[in-house]
Amino acid sequence: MKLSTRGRYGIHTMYDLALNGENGPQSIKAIAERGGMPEAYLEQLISGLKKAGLVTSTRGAQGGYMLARSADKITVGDVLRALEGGLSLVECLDGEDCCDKACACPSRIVWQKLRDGMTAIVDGITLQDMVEDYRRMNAQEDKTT
Amino acid sequence: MKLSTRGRYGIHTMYDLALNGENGPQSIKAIAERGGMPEAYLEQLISGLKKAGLVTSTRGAQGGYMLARSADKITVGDVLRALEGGLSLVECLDGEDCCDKACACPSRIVWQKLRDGMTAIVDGITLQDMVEDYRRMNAQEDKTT
DNA sequence: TGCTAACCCGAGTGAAAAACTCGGAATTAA
DNA sequence: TTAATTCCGAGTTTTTCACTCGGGTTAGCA
Repeated sequence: MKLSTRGRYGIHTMYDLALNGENGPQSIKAIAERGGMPEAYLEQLISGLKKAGLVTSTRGAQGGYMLARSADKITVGDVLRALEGGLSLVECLDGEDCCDKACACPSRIVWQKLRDGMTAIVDGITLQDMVEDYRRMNAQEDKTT
Repeated sequence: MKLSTRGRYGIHTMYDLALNGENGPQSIKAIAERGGMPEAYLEQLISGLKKAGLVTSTRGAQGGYMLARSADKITVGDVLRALEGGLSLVECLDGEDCCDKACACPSRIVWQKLRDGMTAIVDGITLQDMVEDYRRMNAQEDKTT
């Protein structure tokens, strides 16, 4: 039950865009370098973010990516859903075909509660929140040291 | 970000024991058959549940497994932790070694919130709850049909 | 105009993890 | 004593993940 790199890289990328987006479109190369992520792979992931309508791109030289809307209008949930393919921990909640095996329906209730809880959490955190949380954390540290 | 079969089979198995445990120890064969799970594989998983102290076993003919304590004292979280190896969605929350890459710390806060939320949910559901929820569901259906 | 920096896209690959099997030893009720 | 059952470690197969590669398109800029 671990998050794949898709989710992690994705969040990191979006966070990067939230920070650096003011300075014009950011190239894959720049994002990958800052985040220590493999360039060619990141390209794939960003393509997913674009399909989901979370980022926009401008092609050609000096091109790159920017957030499709302001950072306080994009939630962590948006990003994870785009890259991880849904937040439910079991298949049988995605489609409507209930399974015949071990996932028979007493467990189903459990998975539903989990999914709903997780959804509420990640949809309650925007990129903007992340930026502010982090700033606050650093401010805290500056005081104590 | 899907649950592995370990978690699913595990929950199903424990639920089975909560239901059928009154009739003496349940053999792997019986549990596997009822749940449509591969017998040899289930053996492995139950061994994990035993190590975690969630079930007890009696060997020899007529042997099998029973819950180690009453169903209202075992949570879904206990089972998932035993079989999935922790509930955190990223490595860097398990050990103390913060990563150097894409999981740099702005994201960390997000994963912590998620883990804590998930933990609260699964620790709030006991096997007893599952049994009762399911009974209630069936009762509901009987009325409407 | 042409060069180069970038996005775009689909297919391919290697390693690792997940899911499951197998064989044999130890235990115990009947 | 036999058959049912747990116990245990090692092996195998399948699937997914993480990532690469090559070639195409677009557009700024000299």
